[in-house]
Amino acid sequence: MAKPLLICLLGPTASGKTDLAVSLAQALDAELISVDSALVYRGLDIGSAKPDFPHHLVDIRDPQEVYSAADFVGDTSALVADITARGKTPLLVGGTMLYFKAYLQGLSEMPAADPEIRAEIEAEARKAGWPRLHSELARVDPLSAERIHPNHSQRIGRALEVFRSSGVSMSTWQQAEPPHDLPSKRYRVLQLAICPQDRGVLHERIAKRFHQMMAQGFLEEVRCLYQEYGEHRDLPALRAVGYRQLWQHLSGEIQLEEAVERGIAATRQLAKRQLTWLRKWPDLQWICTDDAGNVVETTLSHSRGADSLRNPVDLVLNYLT
RNA sequence: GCCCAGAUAGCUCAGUCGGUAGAGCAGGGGAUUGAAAAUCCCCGUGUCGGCAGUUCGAUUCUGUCUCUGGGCA
Repeated sequence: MAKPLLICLLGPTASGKTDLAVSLAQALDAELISVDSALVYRGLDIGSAKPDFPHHLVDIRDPQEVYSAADFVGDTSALVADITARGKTPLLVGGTMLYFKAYLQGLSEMPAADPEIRAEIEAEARKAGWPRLHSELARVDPLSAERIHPNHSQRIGRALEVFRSSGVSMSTWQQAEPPHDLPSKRYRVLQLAICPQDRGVLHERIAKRFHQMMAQGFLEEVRCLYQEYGEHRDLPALRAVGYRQLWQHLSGEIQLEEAVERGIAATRQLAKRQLTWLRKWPDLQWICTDDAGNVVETTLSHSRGADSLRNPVDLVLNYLT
């Protein structure tokens, strides 16, 4: 029996992923799984461009709760098995590339985050500085230390955390085989990327969408979060692009106009980082679009002439049938 | 109209006691294994407003013009 189809749709923020995914889901009777670290949070709606169409893994956490790549891999594995068992096609769509990578390429078994050890390491870093902790890491886990820059707080902290909580270095954990089968073993995986060909077009879409969000009440949404969680500045959900800048405005640090400008810039920077992942992504089929959202270039092979397949939806459906 | 202060990177500005200049932000590239919309690394030639003068040499000094603030009429 042929392996069931599993579609992944990746792309930078504001690239038109969601529209394409919803159309494909309707045409293929597929179920959508969101691959997005911000959409998991309840209360982050306008600023996260939360879709109206149902997606799995949306609104599954409160803003002060953490959600990790490992949580995502577990949740998604179970969902994909369930969806295919019901005879439907899973379609993973989103812009959190680490989640995609963790799911598609596997995550090594190793201890989960430990808030106490993490706090302890952060306290040490405040006193001695991260380079000092980096040299400590070099003693217990030279391989990881070599890969991690001495200023890279998060990754040094995580590597030390893994060693302190298990007594085994992170690089040792990573050398073991991933504990579960990779999706490519059970499914026929199609990986699609969509993005405007011209960076300037993406930048325009980002600015336009941010202003639309403001018109839809983004500031009010952040004000609600601010009123409810104003005390904790370390709210996981508050790291999200746009939310952080509007929060700074509400706490009196910056003018609204500046918050909007910074929010748009932060979104552009996010898109740039997402594209850095995609440029070296293996087995990726590209759908490049113009400013009207039409396909201008693609690596997807199709039977009819490219002229008749300007619409990304038609292009993908043509490829699949 | 007169007086004063400015005019330097896409933006905000620093600086050059005369030897053609550098920060922050923006932008570009890269990294990425339980925080990832996070976090971290690398990348700075631009008629130094125009023209003329002094000088071996002017973005820097002088004159003049233009523009932008502010003040006085």
